[in-house]
Amino acid sequence: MISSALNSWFVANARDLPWRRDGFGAWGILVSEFMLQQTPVNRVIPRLEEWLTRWPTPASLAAVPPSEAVRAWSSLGYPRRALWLHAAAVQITQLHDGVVPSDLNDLLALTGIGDYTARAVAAFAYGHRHPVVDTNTRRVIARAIAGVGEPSPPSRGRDLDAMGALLPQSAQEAALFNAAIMELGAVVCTSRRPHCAVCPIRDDCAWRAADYPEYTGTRKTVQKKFAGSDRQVRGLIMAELRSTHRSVTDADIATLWSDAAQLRRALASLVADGLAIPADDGYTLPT
DNA sequence: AAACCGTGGTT
DNA sequence: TAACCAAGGTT
Repeated sequence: MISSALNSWFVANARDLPWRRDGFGAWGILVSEFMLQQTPVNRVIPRLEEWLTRWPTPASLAAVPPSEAVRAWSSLGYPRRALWLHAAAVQITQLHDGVVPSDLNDLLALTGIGDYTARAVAAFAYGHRHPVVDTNTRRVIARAIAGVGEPSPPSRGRDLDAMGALLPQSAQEAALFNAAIMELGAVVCTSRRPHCAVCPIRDDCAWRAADYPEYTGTRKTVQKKFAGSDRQVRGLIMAELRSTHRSVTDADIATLWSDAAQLRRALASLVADGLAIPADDGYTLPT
């Protein structure tokens, strides 16, 4: 029973993270989950605390223009998430009386919330019994249960079934286990150099039992190079937009990157995303 | 459903 | 140093 072993280990070894504090609240947990989508814990914590001090409720965020959310997002990356979080706050305010919903389908209907985030909020904020599957969970299951070094590409049904099969019956133990297996993947059963010597389930690990076979399945698609990419150029334009409260002119933008065609392409995609708004004299953040 | 979307620390 | 990787979501 890896769930009881992992839960005991987690109770004794969990990192002291803000969203694990007593009474952190559903809104704080929702904000943290948005920020943690592909951004490391250590970079999230300071932005999260600023954010919640300034906007302690969904309604307080919904009351300001999206530009303020994008600015406060700072350099967390993927600024569309700031826009989506603001949109979710508006939806929560208008559709749910300002209360973060606890129902999976209600959560999934919010902008920027997918399977992982909906389940994380329902489980961690409300204690509901749902399998929660993130990249850490998938890696631990691949190793400890399936005996392979890496998870195969994500498959919603398979992943939820695999986690569901391990989930304790009681909602409280289940919520703890969802967090515990993620934590194990984050700090012990890491992607590159797993710390098997200190793993609380090493004696139950199928990968270790098979003497750590090399992964032979489908590799996940490699991330495209960032340097010189459209993503880099978008990032430069966004930093410029965030840096001022007046509009950014074409001349300003031209100084950011030498390839004019790529600059145009990046700017057009930001406009399409609603992150840059054409104005008389240039571009602004969405107000 | 594969590709796209930021940023910065680690190896 | 270049590649890898990070509590995903959307199209």
